[in-house]
Amino acid sequence: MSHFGRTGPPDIRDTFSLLVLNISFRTTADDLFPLFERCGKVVDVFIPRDRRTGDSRGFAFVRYKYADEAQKAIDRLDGRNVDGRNIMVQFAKYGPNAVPIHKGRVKEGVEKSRDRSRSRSPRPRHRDRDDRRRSRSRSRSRSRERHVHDRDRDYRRRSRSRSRSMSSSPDHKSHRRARDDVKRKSRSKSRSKSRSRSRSRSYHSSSPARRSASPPKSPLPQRSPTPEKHANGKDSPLSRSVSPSPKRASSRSLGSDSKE
DNA sequence: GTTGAGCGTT
Repeated sequence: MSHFGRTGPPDIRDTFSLLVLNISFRTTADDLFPLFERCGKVVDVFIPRDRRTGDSRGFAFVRYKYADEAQKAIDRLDGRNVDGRNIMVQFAKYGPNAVPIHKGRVKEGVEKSRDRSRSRSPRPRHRDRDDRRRSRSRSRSRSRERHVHDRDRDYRRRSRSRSRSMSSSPDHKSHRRARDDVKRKSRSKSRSKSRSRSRSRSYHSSSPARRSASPPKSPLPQRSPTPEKHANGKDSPLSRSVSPSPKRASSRSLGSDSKE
């Protein structure tokens, strides 16, 4: 959607897109349009919004009819304070109608041919923006701690965070889960010996923590009716843990039998 | 009510 129509960009034949960063989340296209219109003929103002919430993502695209006017807008509006935040105006690079940039300056005459596809090249990304990125990551980490399953909210940074997302492998989680499972089972078996004491201690210790973590969840009774137990007749996980294979038992009896 | 690096719509 754009500022001028509901059916997408009006005419992107000969337009020069500017990326306006650091705008306030409350700033709308109507706010930016008059501001940028003073620098030249603005064809369209588009503010990408969140798909679900519809909130602004904090940046906008302003399309100019002429490149020189776009350049003028950059010169005049870059760093301008808009709605309490100083915006950053620069040429859009990855848009559908990305303007070719020639050494930081607009390359005029692009309209006559589409050779700009060749001119467009991925510029190096080495910048001193890591500082801000780290800050963002930190703040997000704390957010994720509170809400673990909010992957929907990461929609807008999902594309850039894909590298980090891929780093996390489910194997680790599975392993941890399995280990925890074993531990829990072992503990539950031990509880047979001193049921009251263990239970009492466990109750005191984990009652407050568990309540805050998962109130209505009770994973323990869910694991009790495991088919393995019924099939073997005795605790299979522990048995497996101690003597995984008969060959080992035999080997052990050879050398360590007399000792034990 | 919040956030703050980035690159776009039916």
